[in-house]
Amino acid sequence: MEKIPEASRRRLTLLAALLASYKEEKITSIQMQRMTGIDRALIRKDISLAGFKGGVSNGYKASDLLDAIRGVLKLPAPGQKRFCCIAGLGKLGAALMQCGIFDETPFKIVAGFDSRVNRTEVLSADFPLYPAAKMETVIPESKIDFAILAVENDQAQLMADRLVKSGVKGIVNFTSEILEAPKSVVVENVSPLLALNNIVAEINS
Amino acid sequence: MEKIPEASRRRLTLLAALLASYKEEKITSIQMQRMTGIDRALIRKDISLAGFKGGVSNGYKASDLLDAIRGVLKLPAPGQKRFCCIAGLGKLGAALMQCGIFDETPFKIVAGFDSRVNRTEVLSADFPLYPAAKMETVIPESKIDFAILAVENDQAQLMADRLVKSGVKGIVNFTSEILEAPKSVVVENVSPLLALNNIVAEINS
DNA sequence: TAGATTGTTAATCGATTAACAATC
DNA sequence: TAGATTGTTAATCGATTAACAATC
Repeated sequence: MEKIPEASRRRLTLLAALLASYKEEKITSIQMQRMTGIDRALIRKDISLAGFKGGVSNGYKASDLLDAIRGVLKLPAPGQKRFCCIAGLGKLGAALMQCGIFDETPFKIVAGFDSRVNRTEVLSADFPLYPAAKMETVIPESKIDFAILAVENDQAQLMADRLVKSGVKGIVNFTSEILEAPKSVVVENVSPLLALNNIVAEINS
Repeated sequence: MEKIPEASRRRLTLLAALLASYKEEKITSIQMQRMTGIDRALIRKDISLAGFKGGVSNGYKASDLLDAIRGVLKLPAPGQKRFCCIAGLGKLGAALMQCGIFDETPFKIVAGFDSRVNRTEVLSADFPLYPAAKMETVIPESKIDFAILAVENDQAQLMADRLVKSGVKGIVNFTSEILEAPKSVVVENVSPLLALNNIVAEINS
Protein backbone atom coordinates (compact mmCIF):
# COMPACT_ATOMS: atom_id res chain seq x y z
CA MET A 1 0.00 0.00 0.00
CA GLU A 2 1.46 3.36 -1.02
CA LYS A 3 1.21 5.98 1.64
CA ILE A 4 -1.84 8.19 1.78
CA PRO A 5 -1.31 11.91 1.11
CA GLU A 6 -1.88 14.27 4.02
CA ALA A 7 -5.00 15.92 2.60
CA SER A 8 -6.66 12.53 2.09
CA ARG A 9 -5.56 11.35 5.51
CA ARG A 10 -7.21 14.30 7.24
CA ARG A 11 -10.42 13.84 5.27
CA LEU A 12 -10.45 10.14 6.12
CA THR A 13 -9.96 10.97 9.80
CA LEU A 14 -12.95 13.30 9.52
CA LEU A 15 -15.00 10.57 7.85
CA ALA A 16 -14.06 8.18 10.65
CA ALA A 17 -15.36 10.71 13.19
CA LEU A 18 -18.54 11.03 11.16
CA LEU A 19 -19.04 7.28 10.92
CA ALA A 20 -18.32 6.74 14.61
CA SER A 21 -21.63 8.38 15.47
CA TYR A 22 -23.54 7.39 12.32
CA LYS A 23 -26.65 5.39 13.09
CA GLU A 24 -27.84 3.86 9.79
CA GLU A 25 -26.41 0.67 8.31
CA LYS A 26 -25.46 2.04 4.89
CA ILE A 27 -24.02 5.33 3.71
CA THR A 28 -23.30 6.72 0.23
CA SER A 29 -20.70 9.21 -0.96
CA ILE A 30 -23.57 11.61 -1.65
CA GLN A 31 -24.68 11.51 1.97
CA MET A 32 -21.12 12.00 3.15
CA GLN A 33 -20.78 14.98 0.83
CA ARG A 34 -23.87 16.56 2.37
CA MET A 35 -22.64 15.91 5.91
CA THR A 36 -19.05 17.08 5.44
CA GLY A 37 -19.02 19.40 2.44
CA ILE A 38 -16.35 17.25 0.76
CA ASP A 39 -17.05 16.51 -2.92
CA ARG A 40 -18.39 12.99 -3.40
CA ALA A 41 -15.87 12.12 -6.11
CA LEU A 42 -13.10 13.07 -3.72
CA ILE A 43 -14.67 10.98 -0.97
CA ARG A 44 -14.74 7.94 -3.25
CA LYS A 45 -11.13 8.62 -4.25
CA ASP A 46 -10.06 8.83 -0.61
CA ILE A 47 -11.86 5.60 0.22
CA SER A 48 -10.18 3.99 -2.75
CA LEU A 49 -6.79 5.28 -1.55
CA ALA A 50 -7.56 3.74 1.83
CA GLY A 51 -7.82 0.42 0.00
CA PHE A 52 -11.48 -0.18 0.77
CA LYS A 53 -13.36 -1.86 -2.07
CA GLY A 54 -16.50 -2.87 -0.23
CA GLY A 55 -18.88 -0.36 -1.77
CA VAL A 56 -21.84 -1.52 -3.78
CA SER A 57 -24.39 0.29 -5.87
CA ASN A 58 -26.41 1.35 -2.84
CA GLY A 59 -23.45 2.66 -0.87
CA TYR A 60 -21.00 1.49 1.75
CA LYS A 61 -21.72 -0.52 4.86
CA ALA A 62 -20.90 2.14 7.47
CA SER A 63 -19.30 -0.15 10.03
CA ASP A 64 -17.08 -1.87 7.45
CA LEU A 65 -15.97 1.46 6.04
CA LEU A 66 -15.17 2.74 9.54
CA ASP A 67 -13.15 -0.38 10.33
CA ALA A 68 -11.25 -0.04 7.07
CA ILE A 69 -10.37 3.61 7.69
CA ARG A 70 -9.32 2.90 11.25
CA GLY A 71 -7.24 0.01 10.00
CA VAL A 72 -5.34 1.88 7.34
CA LEU A 73 -4.78 5.02 9.43
CA LYS A 74 -4.09 2.89 12.50
CA LEU A 75 -6.62 4.87 14.50
CA PRO A 76 -7.33 3.31 17.88
CA ALA A 77 -10.64 1.48 18.05
CA PRO A 78 -12.96 1.53 21.06
CA GLY A 79 -11.56 -0.88 23.61
CA GLN A 80 -7.95 0.06 22.97
CA LYS A 81 -6.39 2.61 25.32
CA ARG A 82 -4.00 5.46 24.55
CA PHE A 83 -2.80 7.48 27.50
CA CYS A 84 -2.88 11.27 27.64
CA CYS A 85 -2.13 13.98 30.13
CA ILE A 86 -3.28 17.54 30.69
CA ALA A 87 -0.65 20.22 31.16
CA GLY A 88 -2.11 23.32 32.78
CA LEU A 89 -4.87 23.06 35.36
CA GLY A 90 -6.37 26.54 35.21
CA LYS A 91 -10.10 27.00 34.56
CA LEU A 92 -9.88 25.53 31.07
CA GLY A 93 -7.53 22.65 31.92
CA ALA A 94 -9.59 21.74 34.99
CA ALA A 95 -12.78 21.75 32.91
CA LEU A 96 -11.20 19.57 30.22
CA MET A 97 -10.13 17.08 32.84
CA GLN A 98 -13.53 17.00 34.55
CA CYS A 99 -15.95 17.15 31.66
CA GLY A 100 -15.44 13.57 30.51
CA ILE A 101 -14.34 14.63 27.07
CA PHE A 102 -12.77 11.25 26.28
CA ASP A 103 -15.43 9.03 27.84
CA GLU A 104 -16.28 6.15 25.50
CA THR A 105 -13.19 6.85 23.39
CA PRO A 106 -9.87 5.04 23.21
CA PHE A 107 -8.12 8.02 24.80
CA LYS A 108 -7.76 8.21 28.54
CA ILE A 109 -6.39 11.01 30.68
CA VAL A 110 -4.13 9.49 33.30
CA ALA A 111 -2.28 12.51 34.72
CA GLY A 112 -2.51 16.27 35.17
CA PHE A 113 0.33 18.74 35.61
CA ASP A 114 0.58 22.32 36.79
CA SER A 115 3.53 24.46 37.82
CA ARG A 116 1.48 25.92 40.70
CA VAL A 117 1.46 23.52 43.63
CA ASN A 118 -1.80 24.91 44.95
CA ARG A 119 -3.65 23.84 41.78
CA THR A 120 -2.53 20.24 42.06
CA GLU A 121 -3.47 20.21 45.74
CA VAL A 122 -6.83 21.97 45.51
CA LEU A 123 -8.23 20.13 42.50
CA SER A 124 -9.34 16.55 42.45
CA ALA A 125 -9.69 14.08 39.64
CA ASP A 126 -9.95 10.37 38.90
CA PHE A 127 -6.21 10.36 38.16
CA PRO A 128 -3.19 11.83 39.97
CA LEU A 129 -2.14 15.46 39.65
CA TYR A 130 1.53 16.39 39.77
CA PRO A 131 3.71 19.49 39.90
CA ALA A 132 5.14 20.21 36.47
CA ALA A 133 8.62 19.24 37.64
CA LYS A 134 7.49 15.60 37.72
CA MET A 135 6.63 15.46 34.02
CA GLU A 136 9.87 13.91 32.91
CA THR A 137 9.48 10.95 35.24
CA VAL A 138 5.69 10.49 35.21
CA ILE A 139 5.15 10.68 31.45
CA PRO A 140 7.46 7.80 30.50
CA GLU A 141 6.43 5.74 33.53
CA SER A 142 2.73 6.11 32.79
CA LYS A 143 3.27 5.46 29.07
CA ILE A 144 1.71 8.78 28.17
CA ASP A 145 1.95 9.49 24.44
CA PHE A 146 -0.18 12.61 24.09
CA ALA A 147 -0.67 15.87 25.94
CA ILE A 148 -3.42 18.45 26.06
CA LEU A 149 -1.71 21.82 26.55
CA ALA A 150 -3.94 24.30 28.37
CA VAL A 151 -1.52 26.58 30.19
CA GLU A 152 -1.42 30.39 29.98
CA ASN A 153 0.03 31.69 26.72
CA ASP A 154 3.18 32.97 28.36
CA GLN A 155 4.07 29.49 29.59
CA ALA A 156 3.08 27.64 26.44
CA GLN A 157 6.47 27.19 24.77
CA LEU A 158 8.19 26.40 28.07
CA MET A 159 5.69 23.66 28.89
CA ALA A 160 5.73 22.36 25.33
CA ASP A 161 9.52 22.01 25.57
CA ARG A 162 9.14 20.03 28.77
CA LEU A 163 6.50 17.78 27.22
CA VAL A 164 8.79 17.15 24.27
CA LYS A 165 11.70 16.36 26.58
CA SER A 166 9.43 13.99 28.48
CA GLY A 167 8.78 12.03 25.31
CA VAL A 168 5.24 12.81 24.23
CA LYS A 169 4.54 12.12 20.56
CA GLY A 170 1.80 14.67 20.07
CA ILE A 171 0.42 17.85 21.61
CA VAL A 172 -3.12 19.20 21.33
CA ASN A 173 -2.47 22.91 21.67
CA PHE A 174 -5.28 24.93 23.27
CA THR A 175 -3.14 28.01 23.78
CA SER A 176 -2.96 30.92 21.36
CA GLU A 177 0.79 30.46 20.92
CA ILE A 178 2.30 28.79 17.87
CA LEU A 179 4.59 26.14 19.30
CA GLU A 180 8.08 25.32 18.11
CA ALA A 181 8.59 21.56 18.24
CA PRO A 182 10.81 18.96 16.58
CA LYS A 183 9.33 17.28 13.50
CA SER A 184 9.05 14.06 15.48
CA VAL A 185 6.38 15.62 17.72
CA VAL A 186 3.06 16.41 16.07
CA VAL A 187 1.24 19.55 17.18
CA GLU A 188 -2.45 20.09 16.45
CA ASN A 189 -3.63 23.63 17.06
CA VAL A 190 -7.12 23.84 18.52
CA SER A 191 -6.88 27.41 19.75
CA PRO A 192 -10.32 29.06 19.56
CA LEU A 193 -8.58 32.31 18.59
CA LEU A 194 -6.77 30.71 15.65
CA ALA A 195 -10.00 28.96 14.68
CA LEU A 196 -11.91 32.26 14.63
CA ASN A 197 -9.20 33.90 12.57
CA ASN A 198 -9.33 31.01 10.10
CA ILE A 199 -13.10 31.48 9.89
CA VAL A 200 -12.76 35.23 9.27
CA ALA A 201 -10.08 34.69 6.62
CA GLU A 202 -12.26 32.16 4.82
CA ILE A 203 -15.36 34.33 4.92
CA ASN A 204 -13.45 37.26 3.44
CA SER A 205 -11.70 35.27 0.73
CA MET B 1 -5.31 41.07 -6.27
CA GLU B 2 -6.08 37.49 -7.27
CA LYS B 3 -7.53 35.48 -4.47
CA ILE B 4 -5.24 33.54 -2.18
CA PRO B 5 -5.53 29.73 -2.25
CA GLU B 6 -6.85 28.06 0.86
CA ALA B 7 -3.60 26.36 1.84
CA SER B 8 -1.73 29.67 1.68
CA ARG B 9 -4.49 31.45 3.55
CA ARG B 10 -4.30 29.04 6.46
CA ARG B 11 -0.53 29.28 6.62
CA LEU B 12 -0.75 33.07 6.56
CA THR B 13 -3.28 32.98 9.40
CA LEU B 14 -0.82 30.85 11.34
CA LEU B 15 2.00 33.30 10.61
CA ALA B 16 -0.22 36.15 11.82
CA ALA B 17 -0.75 34.28 15.10
CA LEU B 18 2.99 33.77 15.36
CA LEU B 19 3.77 37.41 14.66
CA ALA B 20 1.13 38.64 17.11
CA SER B 21 3.25 37.43 20.01
CA TYR B 22 6.66 37.87 18.37
CA LYS B 23 8.92 40.19 20.33
CA GLU B 24 11.88 41.11 18.06
CA GLU B 25 11.74 43.81 15.41
CA LYS B 26 12.78 41.71 12.43
CA ILE B 27 12.08 38.16 11.33
CA THR B 28 13.36 36.04 8.43
CA SER B 29 11.76 33.20 6.52
CA ILE B 30 14.35 30.89 8.10
CA GLN B 31 13.21 31.81 11.59
CA MET B 32 9.59 31.35 10.61
CA GLN B 33 10.45 27.94 9.18
CA ARG B 34 11.99 26.91 12.49
CA MET B 35 9.03 28.19 14.47
CA THR B 36 6.27 26.72 12.31
CA GLY B 37 7.80 23.84 10.37
CA ILE B 38 6.70 25.41 7.08
CA ASP B 39 9.42 25.44 4.39
CA ARG B 40 11.00 28.88 4.03
CA ALA B 41 10.53 29.00 0.27
CA LEU B 42 6.84 28.38 0.81
CA ILE B 43 6.68 31.08 3.46
CA ARG B 44 8.22 33.60 1.05
CA LYS B 45 5.81 32.48 -1.65
CA ASP B 46 2.84 32.95 0.68
CA ILE B 47 4.05 36.39 1.71
CA SER B 48 4.45 37.26 -1.94
CA LEU B 49 0.90 36.02 -2.64
CA ALA B 50 -0.29 38.27 0.17
CA GLY B 51 1.17 41.15 -1.81
CA PHE B 52 3.79 42.14 0.76
CA LYS B 53 7.06 43.32 -0.81
CA GLY B 54 8.65 44.90 2.26
CA GLY B 55 11.32 42.27 2.87
CA VAL B 56 14.98 43.19 2.70
CA SER B 57 18.14 41.14 2.87
CA ASN B 58 18.01 40.88 6.64
CA GLY B 59 14.40 39.80 6.82
CA TYR B 60 10.95 41.31 7.27
CA LYS B 61 9.90 43.95 9.75
CA ALA B 62 7.59 41.84 11.91
CA SER B 63 4.96 44.50 12.58
CA ASP B 64 4.72 45.51 8.91
CA LEU B 65 4.39 41.90 7.85
CA LEU B 66 1.67 41.30 10.44
CA ASP B 67 -0.25 44.39 9.29
CA ALA B 68 0.03 43.26 5.67
CA ILE B 69 -1.26 39.76 6.42
CA ARG B 70 -4.11 41.12 8.51
CA GLY B 71 -4.93 43.56 5.74
CA VAL B 72 -5.10 41.06 2.94
CA LEU B 73 -6.96 38.37 4.94
CA LYS B 74 -9.13 41.06 6.56
CA LEU B 75 -8.31 39.68 10.00
CA PRO B 76 -9.54 41.95 12.77
CA ALA B 77 -6.79 43.99 14.41
CA PRO B 78 -6.60 44.71 18.14
CA GLY B 79 -9.03 47.51 18.89
CA GLN B 80 -11.69 46.20 16.53
CA LYS B 81 -14.49 44.11 18.02
CA ARG B 82 -16.18 41.01 16.66
CA PHE B 83 -18.97 39.56 18.75
CA CYS B 84 -19.23 35.89 19.69
CA CYS B 85 -21.43 33.71 21.82
CA ILE B 86 -21.04 30.42 23.63
CA ALA B 87 -23.63 27.72 23.06
CA GLY B 88 -23.55 25.14 25.83
CA LEU B 89 -22.73 26.08 29.40
CA GLY B 90 -21.64 22.76 30.84
CA LYS B 91 -18.26 22.42 32.53
CA LEU B 92 -16.36 23.12 29.31
CA GLY B 93 -18.56 25.95 28.08
CA ALA B 94 -18.56 27.60 31.49
CA ALA B 95 -14.77 27.38 31.65
CA LEU B 96 -14.40 28.85 28.17
CA MET B 97 -16.60 31.75 29.14
CA GLN B 98 -14.78 32.40 32.41
CA CYS B 99 -11.15 31.82 31.49
CA GLY B 100 -10.66 35.05 29.58
CA ILE B 101 -9.71 33.23 26.41
CA PHE B 102 -10.35 36.27 24.20
CA ASP B 103 -8.89 38.94 26.50
CA GLU B 104 -6.69 41.31 24.52
CA THR B 105 -8.06 40.00 21.23
CA PRO B 106 -10.59 41.51 18.81
CA PHE B 107 -13.11 38.82 19.72
CA LYS B 108 -15.54 39.37 22.53
CA ILE B 109 -18.05 36.99 24.03
CA VAL B 110 -21.31 38.86 24.54
CA ALA B 111 -23.81 36.09 25.25
CA GLY B 112 -24.12 32.55 26.50
CA PHE B 113 -26.87 30.03 25.76
CA ASP B 114 -27.97 26.76 27.28
CA SER B 115 -31.11 24.70 26.89
CA ARG B 116 -31.17 23.99 30.65
CA VAL B 117 -32.66 26.94 32.50
CA ASN B 118 -30.82 26.06 35.67
CA ARG B 119 -27.45 26.56 33.98
CA THR B 120 -28.28 30.07 32.82
CA GLU B 121 -29.59 30.92 36.28
CA VAL B 122 -26.83 29.38 38.38
CA LEU B 123 -23.84 30.63 36.38
CA SER B 124 -22.67 34.19 36.25
CA ALA B 125 -20.62 36.03 33.68
CA ASP B 126 -19.76 39.54 32.47
CA PHE B 127 -22.40 39.15 29.79
CA PRO B 128 -26.00 37.89 29.80
CA LEU B 129 -26.93 34.20 29.70
CA TYR B 130 -30.08 33.08 27.91
CA PRO B 131 -32.14 29.96 27.42
CA ALA B 132 -31.40 28.45 24.01
CA ALA B 133 -34.86 29.41 22.79
CA LYS B 134 -33.74 33.06 22.74
CA MET B 135 -30.92 32.50 20.25
CA GLU B 136 -32.87 33.56 17.21
CA THR B 137 -33.67 36.95 18.68
CA VAL B 138 -30.52 37.66 20.71
CA ILE B 139 -27.94 36.73 18.05
CA PRO B 140 -29.11 39.20 15.39
CA GLU B 141 -29.86 41.91 17.97
CA SER B 142 -26.42 41.62 19.55
CA LYS B 143 -24.72 41.47 16.16
CA ILE B 144 -23.14 38.13 17.00
CA ASP B 145 -21.27 36.67 14.03
CA PHE B 146 -19.53 33.68 15.60
CA ALA B 147 -20.39 30.91 18.02
CA ILE B 148 -18.36 28.58 20.20
CA LEU B 149 -20.25 25.29 20.31
CA ALA B 150 -19.62 23.38 23.54
CA VAL B 151 -22.78 21.36 24.10
CA GLU B 152 -22.99 17.62 24.64
CA ASN B 153 -22.41 15.57 21.48
CA ASP B 154 -26.01 14.44 21.28
CA GLN B 155 -27.23 18.05 21.04
CA ALA B 156 -24.50 19.28 18.71
CA GLN B 157 -26.31 19.15 15.36
CA LEU B 158 -29.53 20.49 16.85
CA MET B 159 -27.78 23.50 18.36
CA ALA B 160 -25.70 24.04 15.23
CA ASP B 161 -28.93 24.18 13.21
CA ARG B 162 -30.30 26.81 15.57
CA LEU B 163 -27.12 28.85 15.37
CA VAL B 164 -27.28 28.70 11.58
CA LYS B 165 -30.91 29.77 11.62
CA SER B 166 -29.99 32.62 13.94
CA GLY B 167 -27.53 33.94 11.36
CA VAL B 168 -24.05 33.17 12.68
CA LYS B 169 -21.36 33.13 9.99
CA GLY B 170 -19.00 30.72 11.70
CA ILE B 171 -18.95 28.01 14.35
CA VAL B 172 -15.98 26.86 16.41
CA ASN B 173 -16.93 23.27 17.08
CA PHE B 174 -15.67 21.82 20.37
CA THR B 175 -17.91 18.77 20.17
CA SER B 176 -16.87 15.43 18.74
CA GLU B 177 -19.66 15.55 16.19
CA ILE B 178 -19.06 16.44 12.55
CA LEU B 179 -21.58 19.18 11.83
CA GLU B 180 -23.72 19.52 8.76
CA ALA B 181 -23.97 23.18 7.80
CA PRO B 182 -24.69 25.23 4.68
CA LYS B 183 -21.63 26.34 2.70
CA SER B 184 -22.31 29.91 3.80
CA VAL B 185 -21.48 29.01 7.41
CA VAL B 186 -17.88 28.11 8.14
CA VAL B 187 -17.21 25.39 10.71
CA GLU B 188 -13.79 24.95 12.32
CA ASN B 189 -13.41 21.69 14.21
CA VAL B 190 -11.39 22.00 17.40
CA SER B 191 -12.51 18.76 18.97
CA PRO B 192 -9.70 17.33 21.09
CA LEU B 193 -10.78 13.85 20.01
CA LEU B 194 -10.49 14.70 16.32
CA ALA B 195 -7.17 16.42 17.01
CA LEU B 196 -5.80 13.32 18.72
CA ASN B 197 -6.96 11.11 15.88
CA ASN B 198 -5.26 13.43 13.39
CA ILE B 199 -2.07 13.17 15.45
CA VAL B 200 -2.26 9.37 15.54
CA ALA B 201 -2.91 9.18 11.80
CA GLU B 202 0.05 11.42 11.07
CA ILE B 203 2.40 9.51 13.35
CA ASN B 204 1.48 6.22 11.70
CA SER B 205 1.71 7.50 8.13
C1' DT C 1 32.46 44.65 0.01
C1' DA C 2 31.01 39.93 1.68
C1' DG C 3 27.35 37.55 3.26
C1' DA C 4 22.71 36.74 3.71
C1' DT C 5 17.97 36.91 2.39
C1' DT C 6 14.25 38.29 -0.55
C1' DG C 7 11.13 37.89 -4.57
C1' DT C 8 10.11 35.51 -8.58
C1' DT C 9 10.31 32.28 -12.39
C1' DA C 10 10.20 27.78 -14.25
C1' DA C 11 9.96 22.91 -13.33
C1' DT C 12 8.08 19.42 -10.69
C1' DC C 13 5.00 17.31 -8.10
C1' DG C 14 0.62 16.13 -6.18
C1' DA C 15 -4.33 16.72 -5.66
C1' DT C 16 -8.91 17.38 -7.61
C1' DT C 17 -12.36 16.91 -11.10
C1' DA C 18 -14.83 14.86 -14.86
C1' DA C 19 -16.43 11.01 -16.94
C1' DC C 20 -18.06 6.53 -17.47
C1' DA C 21 -17.91 1.38 -17.60
C1' DA C 22 -18.91 -1.96 -14.17
C1' DT C 23 -21.80 -3.42 -10.60
C1' DC C 24 -25.70 -4.39 -7.73
C1' DT D 1 -34.74 -4.57 -15.68
C1' DA D 2 -34.18 0.44 -14.45
C1' DG D 3 -31.93 3.32 -11.57
C1' DA D 4 -28.34 4.47 -8.70
C1' DT D 5 -23.71 4.34 -7.03
C1' DT D 6 -19.07 2.63 -6.99
C1' DG D 7 -14.21 2.40 -8.50
C1' DT D 8 -10.94 3.98 -11.60
C1' DT D 9 -8.74 6.34 -15.43
C1' DA D 10 -7.29 10.36 -17.76
C1' DA D 11 -7.30 15.30 -17.89
C1' DT D 12 -7.02 19.40 -15.43
C1' DC D 13 -5.80 22.17 -12.07
C1' DG D 14 -3.22 23.99 -8.29
C1' DA D 15 0.50 23.84 -4.95
C1' DT D 16 5.34 23.11 -3.78
C1' DT D 17 10.17 23.07 -4.72
C1' DA D 18 14.45 24.48 -6.76
C1' DA D 19 17.19 27.91 -8.29
C1' DC D 20 19.13 32.28 -8.69
C1' DA D 21 19.42 37.27 -9.94
C1' DA D 22 18.48 41.32 -7.32
C1' DT D 23 18.96 43.64 -3.16
C1' DC D 24 20.53 45.45 1.18
